[in-house]
Amino acid sequence: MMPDSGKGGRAVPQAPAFEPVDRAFFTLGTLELARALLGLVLVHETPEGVTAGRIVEVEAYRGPEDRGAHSYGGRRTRRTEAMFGPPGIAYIYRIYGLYDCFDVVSAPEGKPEAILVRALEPVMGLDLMARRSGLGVVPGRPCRLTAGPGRLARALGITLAQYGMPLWQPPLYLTRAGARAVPAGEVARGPRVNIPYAGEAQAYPWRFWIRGHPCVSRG
DNA sequence: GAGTTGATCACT
DNA sequence: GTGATCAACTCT
Repeated sequence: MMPDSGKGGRAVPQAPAFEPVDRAFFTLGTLELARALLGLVLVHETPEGVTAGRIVEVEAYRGPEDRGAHSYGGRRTRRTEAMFGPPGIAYIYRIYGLYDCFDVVSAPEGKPEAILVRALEPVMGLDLMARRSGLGVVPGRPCRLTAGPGRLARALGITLAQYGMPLWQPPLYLTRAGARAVPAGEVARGPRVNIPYAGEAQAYPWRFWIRGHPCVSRG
């Protein structure tokens, strides 16, 4: 599982458009990592072009004890397999038969925790985002492209094809380039969205967002 | 408030 | 194998 990513014999490693975060970044622990993701930029490089957005809203899902998590009760299936993998890979799932949602796996291998990225502020490739979203032009409110987990995946061209990919190297990765540090006072925290079946877990304050940011999907 | 379809689960 | 139920959402 440990790609020896150094100079090795990898074919034509095209230089990334931005410098990715270090792999060690993903070992912070789920809640710490969730906060730390705010303000970072998610980049996807594809043959069609580069799209990127600043993370403004996330939710943490924490393994066997969390009734809101797909991995509740330790459920390990083909769909949830990536959640059990090493921190820093992508967990992607299809929801309602329509939309793909993107998560960052956030706990040591074997511990199924992940962070759902719920909203971005578009920073690069807005035309391409609009095209992917079926819009002719970039809307007056660009947040419309990336406010909501299904929307941002669509805008960045993230699908199940990226399932399990490492997020510390191209084509899909996080970077601090162009990221703005988010002061602690701007980080808001509250219950997660749309998990009515989760019992008590519904109330856990594991949603983090940048207070007042226009691209946050709610509130 | 309806749509849409893969995953999952309880059954043969 | 089959069929029923459900879902970390989006748009009207």
